[in-house]
Amino acid sequence: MLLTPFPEERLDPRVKRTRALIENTFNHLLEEKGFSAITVQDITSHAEINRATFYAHYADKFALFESILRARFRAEMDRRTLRTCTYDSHNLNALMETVCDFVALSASNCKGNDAQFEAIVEAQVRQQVQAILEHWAGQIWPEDPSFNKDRSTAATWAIYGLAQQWSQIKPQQRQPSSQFTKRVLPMALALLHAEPQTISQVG
Amino acid sequence: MLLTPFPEERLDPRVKRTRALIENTFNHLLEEKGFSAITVQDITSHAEINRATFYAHYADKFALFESILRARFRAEMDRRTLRTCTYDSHNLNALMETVCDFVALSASNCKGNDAQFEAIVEAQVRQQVQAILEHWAGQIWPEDPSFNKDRSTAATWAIYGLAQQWSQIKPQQRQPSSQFTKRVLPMALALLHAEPQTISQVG
DNA sequence: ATGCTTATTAAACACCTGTCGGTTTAATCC
DNA sequence: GGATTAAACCGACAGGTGTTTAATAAGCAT
Repeated sequence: MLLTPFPEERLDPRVKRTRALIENTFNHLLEEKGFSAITVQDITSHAEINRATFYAHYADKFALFESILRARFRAEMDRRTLRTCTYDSHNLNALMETVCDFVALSASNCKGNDAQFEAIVEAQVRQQVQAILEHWAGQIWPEDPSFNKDRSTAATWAIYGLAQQWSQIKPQQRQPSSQFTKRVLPMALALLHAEPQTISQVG
Repeated sequence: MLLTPFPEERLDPRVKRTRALIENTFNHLLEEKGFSAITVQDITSHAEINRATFYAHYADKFALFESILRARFRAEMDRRTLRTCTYDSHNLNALMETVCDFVALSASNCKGNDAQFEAIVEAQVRQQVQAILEHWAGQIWPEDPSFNKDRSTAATWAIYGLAQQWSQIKPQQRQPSSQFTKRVLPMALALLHAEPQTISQVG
């Protein structure tokens, strides 16, 4: 299984309550003041939770945000693909659109263009995309796994970079993500299907 | 001029001294304990500088590190290319090798795989590479500047991603950067020379 | 219901951050 | 060389961090 959305462990209801409280408060504060302005103090006082309790669940506010992003992105991919773990051109298209929309949505929640914030979003999304593309590359090229890593890495970074660039254009001025994806998807495709020598050398 | 290596402003010798003291101490501490373990306290006490003086020169330790990285990378590119601002296949090769070696060297200074550290290196290097590739794309495709942005963005991210992936292989197990670059450079080339429609569609 | 376990709380801890007002010291300009 | 400008120092500040200890309370068995 590629993605394990819900471990669905039976958790102590206190733990469930506390985590939900923390995450909801965090999401609320994120829209209100942006990531860098949020302190653990903020979260715990608004959630009416002891500060030590926060640290019993998350190492710091970064770990909290990462966990939230991971869950959000997985849910979004599951919503947009039939079977995320099966490669076909429709799913690759869906992947890229998902990344575009996800990054754009995140950026809109980000007051003051916070570099920390963007780095965390990037790292999490890239990690998810890389896992999916490595899986897909294994289906396309069942042999020569070493170059599969290069293919999926190049495709992952190119896709994320393009999505991020697109997301930074003002919403009124940019074309919809579906159209943008259609325009640049050939690049990702070329990378995912690339062979070391067969790409034409251009001087 | 693409890169402005040395503004060579005439600086107050005190400023020069203080900045050199801070940067040298930082570099020393970086090798010793890694980025995340360094505090501004550390830097100023080892440099025998008042803490307030630090903040007169850099907003925080992140800004300091960014400034050091920027200077280092530019110096390295200038060392490895004849004219950085002119595109040819040799310079593209040199660019990729530079990124590989630069990231690998940085990573070796990174105790305990610090995510913050890596994010800063990535952001700085990507920014430099993007500027160079946009410039080069403008030379290759003097018309249709809008797709030039897509080309250079995709190439930048793919190059950085590949370099970063390579740099994380143990030095004994990976091939030298020159060989790795030779192997994956076609991918970067394809992106930089891509046209929206002409890349073959694969199902 | 009664114990056992585990989450949450409360209060304190040492430490770091970024900033400020006032002083001292070094560079620069005539 | 003496006046002027600006960098560097000093001490203090209000805040936040992450950790610890002991006490309390909630969940979960038998």
